[in-house]
Amino acid sequence: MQLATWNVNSLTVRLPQVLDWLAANPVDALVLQETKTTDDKFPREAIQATGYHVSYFGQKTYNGVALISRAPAHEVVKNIPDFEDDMARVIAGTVDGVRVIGAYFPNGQAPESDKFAYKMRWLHALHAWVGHELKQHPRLVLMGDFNITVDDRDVWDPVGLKDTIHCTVQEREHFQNLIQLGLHDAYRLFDQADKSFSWWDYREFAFRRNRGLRIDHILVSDALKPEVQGCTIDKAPRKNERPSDHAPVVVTLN
DNA sequence: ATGCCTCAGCTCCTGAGA
Repeated sequence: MQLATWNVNSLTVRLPQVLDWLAANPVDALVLQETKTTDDKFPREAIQATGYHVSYFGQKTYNGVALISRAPAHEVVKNIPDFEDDMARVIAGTVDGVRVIGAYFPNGQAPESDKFAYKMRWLHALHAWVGHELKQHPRLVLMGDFNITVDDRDVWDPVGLKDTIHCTVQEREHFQNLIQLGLHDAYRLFDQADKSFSWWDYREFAFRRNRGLRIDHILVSDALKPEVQGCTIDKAPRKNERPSDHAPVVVTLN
């Protein structure tokens, strides 16, 4: 079984690339972030025409998430229950007996900002909810654009970017709180090349110079950990003429 | 230099992303 996550930075722009990627990488489930489209404009038929099922939850201009799956998704949940939020950031569903949670974590903009305070509240609510989900669904994957670097290995310039957004102690503590629930960073279960990133700024030829961050993650539960065969970042779509700034991350389970 | 790209939108500038 293969599961993947990809922040597409507008599904309207990236739909052809998503369809191409799925044809070349026929994963069992793919979660998307930053679809940036309302549900009435979501390209449901184009995705279903490929044989995939899809659930989606979007809004105008910002955010928006989707869950594309080979098998139908059951018990679909949109956003964190009991957490008031006017942004579309979470979609969850059970696919082939695996609870798949796709999430677009808040950016946070800058420490001390209102958006950072919102990010902290959101992370707190996510933690409580994922803990509850894990009790009901031991076979669980939490994946998406976390907008958090786990440690300095995930940062192209850890000295220059120390304590800036995505690299703060508070964000990393929230990430570790998720790990403490019984989750594992699938990417780090394997030897990986130094300076492996999942996002590169559009500016300053950042991709070409490999000046990036690893902020897109796949966390697998204790029950799934023994089944993980590999986890990779697919940089190929980032080389497209008109790419998303993020690359897909893929986990393989047996 | 609160910029450099990219995207959306009450679109020819602005806000947001990360």
